[in-house]
Amino acid sequence: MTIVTSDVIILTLIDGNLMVGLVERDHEPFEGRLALPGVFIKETETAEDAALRAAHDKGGLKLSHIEQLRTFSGPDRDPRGWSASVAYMALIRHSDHQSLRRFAPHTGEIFFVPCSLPALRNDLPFDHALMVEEAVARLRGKGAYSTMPAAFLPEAFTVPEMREVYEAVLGQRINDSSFRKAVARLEKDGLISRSGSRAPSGASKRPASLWRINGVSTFNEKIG
Amino acid sequence: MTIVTSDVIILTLIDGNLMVGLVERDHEPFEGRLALPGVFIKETETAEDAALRAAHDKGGLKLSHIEQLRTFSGPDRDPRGWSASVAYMALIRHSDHQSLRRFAPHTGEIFFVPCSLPALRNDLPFDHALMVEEAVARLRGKGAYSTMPAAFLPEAFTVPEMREVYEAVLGQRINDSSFRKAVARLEKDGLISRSGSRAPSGASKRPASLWRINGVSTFNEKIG
DNA sequence: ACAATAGTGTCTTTAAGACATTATTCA
DNA sequence: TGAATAATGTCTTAAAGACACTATTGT
Repeated sequence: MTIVTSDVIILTLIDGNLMVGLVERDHEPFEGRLALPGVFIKETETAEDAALRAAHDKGGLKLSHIEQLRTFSGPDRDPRGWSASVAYMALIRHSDHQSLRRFAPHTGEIFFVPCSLPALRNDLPFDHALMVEEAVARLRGKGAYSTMPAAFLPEAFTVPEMREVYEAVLGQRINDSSFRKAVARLEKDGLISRSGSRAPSGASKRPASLWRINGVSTFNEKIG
Repeated sequence: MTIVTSDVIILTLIDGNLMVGLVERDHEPFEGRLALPGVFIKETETAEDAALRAAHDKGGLKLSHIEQLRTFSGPDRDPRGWSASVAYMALIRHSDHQSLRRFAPHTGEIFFVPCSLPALRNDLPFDHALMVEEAVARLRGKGAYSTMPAAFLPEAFTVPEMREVYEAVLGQRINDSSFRKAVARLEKDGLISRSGSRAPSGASKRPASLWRINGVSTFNEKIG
């Protein structure tokens, strides 16, 4: 028996913590356990189609952009026999979570748990813990050299907000001055632009300028 | 019918030209045509095992390191029906080609053709042309930031030889002075080391110092 | 005025690129 | 000695990091 599935690692940032979306499995093996959303690939679709379907049907999320992570395969990863899973990763804004869910209110619920939770390592079925680990590693790897982490930001955002996201993704403090210089370079290159308006002074004091991203891109210089 | 295979993109550098290894297909579809070495994945092995087996059984090459590129899947890529191919890439020294082949002299022959050959685009079956394109893109992408291209170099090599390899991989001239500074940094970080001896003055004049790589690695600074 | 965060300017260090200069061999 | 390539040194520019300083709001 050959089993070919797509699993999707949906990452989001909640209060500076990197979270991964899990759903309750509705059939054996591991029925009732939390796992990455996944489906069997149909003979009429691509692995990517299947990953989008998994996110929609199991997690209730309508994803727009996903990226293939890698394929995990072998005779031992599924108790039913040889299997292959094409793993995809997606980044979503947590604020969009609610509105995205409205597209598919009939589906199961998706739970976001911290990627760093030690229990994940033991509690996730199959090799899902490894998948999460590799997805986070790729995000961190691309973090310093692309606007990829900006996928976590709302449409309009401030420089301090953007820096917080990068700090959370990279897991380290970023020099504020260097970061602003990088932002200035991004603006010069047309990768981001000022949004004109200003943010309501949230918790405290001076309001910050608003910015927006002009498409996800990779660049040469390190950001932060 | 579900078809799950592994294909391997074997790249090498011959006289400054990036080449890809092709073999003659021994069964339908596309029997007798040149294509990437590939096999059906057995129920006892992983996709990576299968890729190594493809390189050995079809191409006569005993590869040590391969890297997963990505999985290509869908109902339309194989005339027999839905299929998935887990694609792997490998870099070999052309000088090793002969000795590697001695391990499996009974197998079919592997032919190396230039990656840039326009005919590849039309002549390769399935989506193999796309696979080659993506493999070359990844090599170029990693080229400036890792010792990956050094896989094309012999055990001991000179700085000018190393620079030529990087120039061929990146497809552009590299500033000699900057490159040597990068080499000095690599030495300081223990990623490469002087080999003591000196190269026989090949075609002409002053001999160069020999160097060796201490494992493939990724680094922060741009090389070249 | 003061607190608090947003944002700018300056200095040092490091690396890339351009280019002149020196070093070592062969013919 | 001259030709040819290997290797080093110097100068400029740009970016990262550290840190002092100014700007703009609410209270």
